[in-house]
Amino acid sequence: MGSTSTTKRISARRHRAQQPPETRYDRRLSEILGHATEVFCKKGYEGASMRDLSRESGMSLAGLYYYFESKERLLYLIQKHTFGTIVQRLKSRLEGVGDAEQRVRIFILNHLEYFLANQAAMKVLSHEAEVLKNGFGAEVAAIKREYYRICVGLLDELKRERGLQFSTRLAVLSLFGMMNWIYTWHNPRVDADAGSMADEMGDIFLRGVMASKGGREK
Amino acid sequence: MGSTSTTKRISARRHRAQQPPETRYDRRLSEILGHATEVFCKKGYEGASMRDLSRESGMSLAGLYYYFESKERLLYLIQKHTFGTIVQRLKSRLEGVGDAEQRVRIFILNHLEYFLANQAAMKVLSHEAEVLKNGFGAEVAAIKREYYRICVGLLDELKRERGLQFSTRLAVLSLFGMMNWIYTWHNPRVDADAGSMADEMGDIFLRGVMASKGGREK
DNA sequence: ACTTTGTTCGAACGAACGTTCGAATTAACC
DNA sequence: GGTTAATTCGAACGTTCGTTCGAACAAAGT
Repeated sequence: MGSTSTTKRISARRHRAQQPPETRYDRRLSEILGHATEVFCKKGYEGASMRDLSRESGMSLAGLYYYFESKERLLYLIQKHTFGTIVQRLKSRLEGVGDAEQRVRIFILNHLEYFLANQAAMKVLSHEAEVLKNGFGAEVAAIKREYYRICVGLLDELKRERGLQFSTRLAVLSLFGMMNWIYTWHNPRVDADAGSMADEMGDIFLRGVMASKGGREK
Repeated sequence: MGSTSTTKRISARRHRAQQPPETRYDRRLSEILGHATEVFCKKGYEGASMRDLSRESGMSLAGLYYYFESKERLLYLIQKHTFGTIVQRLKSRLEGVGDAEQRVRIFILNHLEYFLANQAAMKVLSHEAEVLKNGFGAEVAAIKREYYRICVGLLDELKRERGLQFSTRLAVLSLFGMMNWIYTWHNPRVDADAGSMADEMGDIFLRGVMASKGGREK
């Protein structure tokens, strides 16, 4: 059980050089990915059947397999692209900003903006985080670890700069919880936009964490 | 399509009077519920098959249907019991405590203690919150709404007593996020016990929320 | 002992699952 | 227009799904 076979017909895969040529194949693939994201979001990965995906994307059941070799790889493509994009945007936004508090606020804003602009994809990323196995799972887990470590770095920076004392691990994971839980309750007709929510969550979290001068650690 | 039929053979249901007689039937049922909770936790509701549950609980596939009429009702029983218990414990712990901050801290401690002592059940409650439909879903949703409203009440109390200004809705849902996200990362060999975690999360959240004297609302 | 009721099971049901195959269709190039 | 390669599809594969049925076994009441 390796990565052999089924690559016969899929020799059409592009080797995206510097500028992606944006072929017909690539365009169609990301259309399908978009539809699949909606279905996974609504019914869950296990609950969504390949026939559901076929119906939603308007392509025949067999036709889908021209673009990916398995349902699992499809979820992998969605998660990898989503997570990769959010990390890449974060890095570019952090460039040139020195103030520690401001950098944490940028982290929160970047997360929430992308989360609310791509709710379906982010729910699939959060909610189906455990279903990918072996190679697929390991690759997504690596991006997640990088993202986590960036946030740890930002908070350690803040701690040192202001002489604070708190458990970085618990603070980071609490912050992720606040932000990622949104997919269970956010209603665009009731709740504010990403900017305001980032401000408010940033206030709660940062005031909470910065009011810990010299107190107990651990 | 309502709740007719399939109640022929299940006339064995007990009408739990004041003191539950704890019959053989009840005992066996909650054993099965326990095993099912573990399987749902590990593989997800959709990913777990009735044959998985049969294997884990040591009972034949057909035998399971003597205790519940469908897989969906099984999930309902788990969620209802778990959520009902946590609400009931919370109410009893809040009795006789007047200080607003202390009441919020009790809420957090109660949640985390139950969460860590019943991780599998709480993960099934959190992670499979959307799969129950119609009647089953509505009943669990009602308990959830009650639990949510209790927390809103506690925070409004705190706001009034200390003249604070923040969005109660966002604060409550952020707190739930911090707490419920735990099932994705908690490792008993690395992380502290429920008491310490409740203290730390309570510090972050309460300091954050209480540092908002007279500021902007909304 | 017999009857009754409660509990368990093997075997099967039809439906739905993910995936494959070979042929048909469409687009690209000469 | 004819040849080649890329794309799509209907039909089926074998497996697993949730659920049911009737018979078998165990316990309780007489």
